Amino acid sequence: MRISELAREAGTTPRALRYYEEQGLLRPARLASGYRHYDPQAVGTVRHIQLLLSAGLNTSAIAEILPCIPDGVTVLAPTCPELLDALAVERARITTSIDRLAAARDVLDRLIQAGPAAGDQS
Amino acid sequence: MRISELAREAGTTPRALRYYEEQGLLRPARLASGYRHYDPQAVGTVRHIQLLLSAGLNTSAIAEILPCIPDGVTVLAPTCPELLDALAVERARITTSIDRLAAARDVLDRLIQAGPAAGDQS
DNA sequence: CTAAACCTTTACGTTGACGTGAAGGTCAAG
DNA sequence: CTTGACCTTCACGTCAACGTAAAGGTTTAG
Repeated sequence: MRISELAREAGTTPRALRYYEEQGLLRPARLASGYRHYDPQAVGTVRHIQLLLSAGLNTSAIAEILPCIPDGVTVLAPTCPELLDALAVERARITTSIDRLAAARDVLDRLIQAGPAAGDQS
Repeated sequence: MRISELAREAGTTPRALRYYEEQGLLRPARLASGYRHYDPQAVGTVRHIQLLLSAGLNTSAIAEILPCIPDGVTVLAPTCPELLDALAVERARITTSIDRLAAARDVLDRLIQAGPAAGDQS
């Protein structure tokens, strides 16, 4: 598939896909015309990239992880133990982040709770 | 208290506190010398600011919320219903964000699971 | 054949929450 | 009275993941 089609399928833009390639996250084949050619597995890969990006991982961290998900679905064992350490660090960061988000949501909930009660006639 | 002390208490920097003021989040008094003077309640306020910032709210959104937490602890009912709508929107954003983080953490967990099992002798 | 709709590379622009000097006042201790 | 540790206001720098525009090649439908 071509770049625009992959972008549609994965819910992103051609520019983002070129950026991912520049960062070493994707390695599309090239047609004689110079056009990039992606196989269908790339859809899952791109979705993983977006998910991990939205979780706060940067492209270099994702670049280390992606080889362990070669077809966008299967999960292989990480090669080096250093990667495992890095994974643990990122996992901890995510957990901390979730806790903070939950705490912030609690603050908003208290405000929302206090809100509609104003002038409550019941 | 002065700006450096507040920064220490709240775990941030003087620069950040000046930035918060610039964005209308803090309104410290001024001494004759021109020095900023913060009351102790500011510690709680700053902590709230940091929490909401880390949850992805921007300074203008926080500026609308802060008046409902005047002393850094008490929670008042929001004045206008538009603010309540905005709060609901932010709350939804946070929940979505939490879900994505949890999904990303699951991916990492699967990798970590697959990792130590390699060469497992048990 | 030609025009639309793709694609390519190159390269500068954007965003928000600060970091990091620079140049200069203020204040307590010795 | 001076030195060091504060403080002040500019004002430019940073960072990552793209957005956006420019200048040009490719492909395909009519």
